Amino acid sequence: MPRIEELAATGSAPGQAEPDSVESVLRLLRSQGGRITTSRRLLLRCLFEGGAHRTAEELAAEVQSSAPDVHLSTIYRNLDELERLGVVVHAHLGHGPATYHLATETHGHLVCQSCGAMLEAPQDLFGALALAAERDYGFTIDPRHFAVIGHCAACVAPTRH
Amino acid sequence: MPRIEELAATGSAPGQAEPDSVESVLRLLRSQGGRITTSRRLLLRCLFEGGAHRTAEELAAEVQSSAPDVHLSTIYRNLDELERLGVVVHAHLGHGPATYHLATETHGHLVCQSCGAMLEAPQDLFGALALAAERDYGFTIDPRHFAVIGHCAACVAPTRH
DNA sequence: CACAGAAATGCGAGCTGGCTGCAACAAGCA
DNA sequence: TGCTTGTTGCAGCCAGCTCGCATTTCTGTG
Repeated sequence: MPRIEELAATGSAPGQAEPDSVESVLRLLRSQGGRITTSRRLLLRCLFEGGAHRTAEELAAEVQSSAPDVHLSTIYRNLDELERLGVVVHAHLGHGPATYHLATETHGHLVCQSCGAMLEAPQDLFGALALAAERDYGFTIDPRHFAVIGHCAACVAPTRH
Repeated sequence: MPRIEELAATGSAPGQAEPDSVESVLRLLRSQGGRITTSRRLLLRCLFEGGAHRTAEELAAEVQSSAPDVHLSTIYRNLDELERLGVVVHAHLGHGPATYHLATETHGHLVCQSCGAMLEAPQDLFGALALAAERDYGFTIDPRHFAVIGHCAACVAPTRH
């Protein structure tokens, strides 16, 4: 699979420890006893290159365009592993499949339940809620995991749902 | 099924239009072309009597303790119908099944992703977020549909996920 | 009270999203 | 080069939910 070399060639400067590039994540993975494989490199490549909010199935399709033999279950297992390492997080933006993105993308999501539109919201939109939850309940929120459902400007509250 | 009569006997004063009792919801249902059936009455009974946050499966089990033949798919269909009427809403409190409760219960949910503890939060905890989302995005939030994930006081942020 | 038309139900099959056990394979060290 | 052990492909499984269809039940009408 010559494509791997091609992909690896664009890895950024060596020596970094933060998981901010494909190669640095691979190093992190290896430092934990993991191994560097084709499917992992390709998956990370997709995650670093493409946008956020892609489902496991979409990521699998992308990976498979380079390496058709990579199985969906491998994608799931690798996403799990990357999540354990803190490199990737998944979010639920609605009733469908989960979406995955790099943990460095820290925005939350507003999803319109009428038209399905999705807005990315900077994490500080949730600042007041975070403070109130902490103050009233000692609860530290992670506003990224589940989308906040509602109605976008265009569909403003036609029903209660 | 004599039990129906028994259940019907506790229906509250006649003539009300708001769906605030089993019988008033049944009237609403019938005014929309729906029909009053045993399973619907029992299901509503469970919803009005028991606490919130019950799954379709749990509600089915309760209904089946009175009427063993009521099928799970009937529960789902009736919950859908009640949701269309605005009587019931469902919420996702985690990765498991959805939970159903009366639309009159307006609290949101804080779920700890370490220990799974669930806190009910009054809707006004989300007041600031609601204002900010409206102001910045013209987005009207419904904070009840998806739980806000995080870490409760006891589990305070031992890991990132 | 019986009847007809329509709505609801029971049942089983099917679907989506995701996970698992296992044998074969391959990464990386010696 | 060979060994150890992590990883993969595959197939099958599981939960949660939905659907099609024949049968039953509700309810207004005659």
